Amino acid sequence: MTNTNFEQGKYQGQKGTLASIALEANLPNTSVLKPSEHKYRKHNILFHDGDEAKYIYEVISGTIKTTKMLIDGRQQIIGFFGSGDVIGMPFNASVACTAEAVTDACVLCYPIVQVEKQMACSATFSKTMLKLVHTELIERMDHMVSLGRKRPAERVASFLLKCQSKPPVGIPNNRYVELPMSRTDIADYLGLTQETVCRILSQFRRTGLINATHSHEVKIQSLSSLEAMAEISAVH
Amino acid sequence: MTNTNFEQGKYQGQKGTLASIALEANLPNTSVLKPSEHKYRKHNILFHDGDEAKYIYEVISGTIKTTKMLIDGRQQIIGFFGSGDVIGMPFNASVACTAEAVTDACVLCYPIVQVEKQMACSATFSKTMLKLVHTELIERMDHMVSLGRKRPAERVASFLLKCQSKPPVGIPNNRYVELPMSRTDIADYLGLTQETVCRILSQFRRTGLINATHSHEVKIQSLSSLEAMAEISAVH
DNA sequence: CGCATGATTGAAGTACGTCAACTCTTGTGG
DNA sequence: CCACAAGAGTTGACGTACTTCAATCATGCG
Repeated sequence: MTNTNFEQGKYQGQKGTLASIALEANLPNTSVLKPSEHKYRKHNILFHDGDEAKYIYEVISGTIKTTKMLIDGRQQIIGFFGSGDVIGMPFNASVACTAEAVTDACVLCYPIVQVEKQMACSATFSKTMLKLVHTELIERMDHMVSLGRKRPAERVASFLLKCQSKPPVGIPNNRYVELPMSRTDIADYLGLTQETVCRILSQFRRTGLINATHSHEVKIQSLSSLEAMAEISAVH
Repeated sequence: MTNTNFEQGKYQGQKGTLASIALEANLPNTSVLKPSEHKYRKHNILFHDGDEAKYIYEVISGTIKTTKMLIDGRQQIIGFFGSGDVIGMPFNASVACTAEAVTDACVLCYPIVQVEKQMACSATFSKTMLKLVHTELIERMDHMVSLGRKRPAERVASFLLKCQSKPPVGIPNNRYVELPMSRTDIADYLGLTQETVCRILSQFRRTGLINATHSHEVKIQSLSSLEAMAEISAVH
């Protein structure tokens, strides 16, 4: 685990980082939030299920996955986290899942004690943290609908749309969807097997819903068909 | 929707309610948290997916379920909430699921603006709210493992154990598990059909894992076998 | 007491998983 | 630069675990 010192201002100035939000709170001791920058290689572990919670992680680049595993090795991927996403929570003795780098990644690590101090003295910052967990919770709700009630093709379609809705910075609503993770990872996220994921992607290709560029990127050809396939939740 | 006025002190004195936690924060304006008591009959709706968020709900008695529905009617139950549980979040324009009474229920309704005010002036209270969402998130993670990676019998076993871990007040680690919801509700929670849930419960009965008292209560005969069946998550 | 709703059990079909073969990448070292 | 190996992706054949459809049995409320 490489630990390079955080360069003051390099990321703190970036809109949206926890440190920048703390700054906006305009408190005398906002300087309390001093994250360090860590780089992880593909397959490196950030923390294990059950570990003592020490840091809040903010992803700068690359993709991180959080997972839970059964005693016989079956794995469920809880979430994928990309640039701007935050992993981990204060006020908990231990973490409830494992976090692993899907690609080479760079993250900011905020010592949890600092985050807790910041929350104690800034209501704005507390609100930010609450919104972060809540956003995550809402995402997991949709994920649960996929896992529990959608057919495999609907799950894959929903997944592609979810990946598309988080486009690379600067290219909103891009039709090119990046899939940095392996087919097995997609399967472990969707509660399927890699073979099923493969077959469904091939079927989407054959029926013209998507176009294959290479195995880690697809182009959406018919957004409306894909949305219909995804069986979006009904709102009363 | 019946709205009886909240009797000062009737629930605020109870350990663990949001109002009592606010009181413990010892702030001049804790009186800002004035919940009203509502009673819902079985099948009554507390709020719909997409509704404007107006209240935080704290369950006093009965059971509430939160659900998400697909356009063709398939339903996923996100969670069951009993006495002491809190539903809903501040700082969000709208709610992300539907809440419905599974049994006749009594809940305290805290106007969201009051909760937000309370958070703004009490770091302790903010911390409580954050912990509440985070606890919910962790529960959903386990739920996702069930939905995505467990076989039906393992899901039902996990569900029985989860229900047992929240025993009626005063009887900790009770072997009698209350199941206030219908078989269909259990199925919608576990991503199965009601028939499958039925068959598995019958099978558990035949193999002596549980004993049927009546359809809404079971007695756990072999806790260890049930735990083995549930395939508890592996912690590194 | 009777009807409506929920729970249970049975029979049959199929969608997805399992097993297996093969192909396409990617990266490393000669 | 090419050869090779190891891993990831793809496709096929087959079996089965769960769903679907259907009938019967309990339960509870008017």
